[in-house]
Amino acid sequence: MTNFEIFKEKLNDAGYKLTTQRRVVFEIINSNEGKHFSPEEIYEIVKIKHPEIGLATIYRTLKLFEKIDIVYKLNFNDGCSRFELSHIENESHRHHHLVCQVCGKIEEVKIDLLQDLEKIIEDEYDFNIHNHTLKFYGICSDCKNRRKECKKETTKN
Amino acid sequence: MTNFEIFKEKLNDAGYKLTTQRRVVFEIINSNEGKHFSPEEIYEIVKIKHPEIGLATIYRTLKLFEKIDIVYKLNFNDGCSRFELSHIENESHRHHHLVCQVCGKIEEVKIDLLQDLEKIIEDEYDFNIHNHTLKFYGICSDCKNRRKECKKETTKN
DNA sequence: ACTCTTATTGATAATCAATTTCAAAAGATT
DNA sequence: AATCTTTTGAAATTGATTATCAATAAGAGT
Repeated sequence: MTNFEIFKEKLNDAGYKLTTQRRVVFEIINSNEGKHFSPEEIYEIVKIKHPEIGLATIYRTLKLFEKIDIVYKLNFNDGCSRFELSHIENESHRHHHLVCQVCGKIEEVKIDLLQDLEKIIEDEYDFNIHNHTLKFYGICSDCKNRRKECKKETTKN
Repeated sequence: MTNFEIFKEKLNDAGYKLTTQRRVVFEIINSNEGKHFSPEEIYEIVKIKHPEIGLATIYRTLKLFEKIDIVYKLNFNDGCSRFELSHIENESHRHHHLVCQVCGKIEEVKIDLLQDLEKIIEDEYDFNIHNHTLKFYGICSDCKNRRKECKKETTKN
C-alpha cells in the first residue's frame, strides 16, 4: 500500500473528495520527507505547475489533512506553522526534532525515546497518553564547527 | 534570594529599567505558578488594578522577559502564546506538560525525564543540546472518569 | 456520457495575534 | 531639579489564518 493509496483511503473514509488541489498538496509533502514546509512555502511550489490554485485552498487543505491525520502540524516559533507527513501506518515510527538555534535547521531523530517514560507518567499521573512532541534546542554540528573556525562573536537578535 | 530579587537583578544586568509595568506583569506570573497565561489574559488581570497599562506593553514586556530568561514561552496550539516563569536558579528543574485533548487542561510533570537521553542524542547526532520541550497529549483522569460515568459519545471538532 | 446534488474552490474581505510608530511620560544619573 | 535615554499608551500596521460567497468540479445515480 503506497502513501498515496493510504491518502486516498483516508479521504474516502472521512467522506471527503479527491480533488486536484488535494492531490497536488499531498504530493509535495509526500515527496519531501524530512522537510517541514509552511503553507506559504507549499503555495510557492504549487504555483509553479498550478498557478490557478489559491493560498486559501492551501490553508484549507492542510487543515483538513491535519484533521484526518494525513499531516502533522509543527511549531518552531518562527512565525508560521509547518507540516510533515504523519506516519500512522507503523505506530512506533515516532520521531523528534533537533532545532538549531543558530541557523534554524531542523534535523530529525528517528528513535522513539519515550516508550518507557510514557508508562511511568501514565501510572504516576493517571493520564492516558495518545501522543507526544519532543524538541531539542541547541547548536548543530555545522554551526559548532563554523564557530570553531572563525572566532567571531555571533550576536543573535 | 527571592524571585523578585532575581527578577530585578536580571533586568539590571541586561541594562533594562525597573518600571511599574514590568513589576506588575512579573508579579502576576510569579504569583501564579502552574498557570500558563496568554498576553490577553495577563492584560485582563493587569487592567483590574492598572487600567492605564496598554496591551502593547504587555506584549513588549513578555518579549523582553523571554529574552532575558525571566519567562518561558509555550505553544499549546490554541491560537496564542502562553508564558510561565523560568526556573533557571536550579538548572535541573525542567518540567514537562500533560495536555488534555478533551478539556484542554494543562498539568505539569515535575520530573526531568530526559537527562540520559540528551547524552545519547548529543553523541549520536553531534548536536549540543541547550534546552528541550516535551509535551504529552492525551486524556486526563477527570475526563476519563467523566467518560466512564455517562457513556455519551464525545464529538470534538 | 449526462445530470444532479453537494462539496470544494478562488478571490477577496475579515479577523486576530503580535508588532511598529511616535509623541508624551517616566527612570536613572548627575 | 535638569538632562538624557528608555519606556509607554494609543493607534495604526503587519502578517498569518479564516470566513464569505458565487462559480466550479467530484462523485453518485441514471
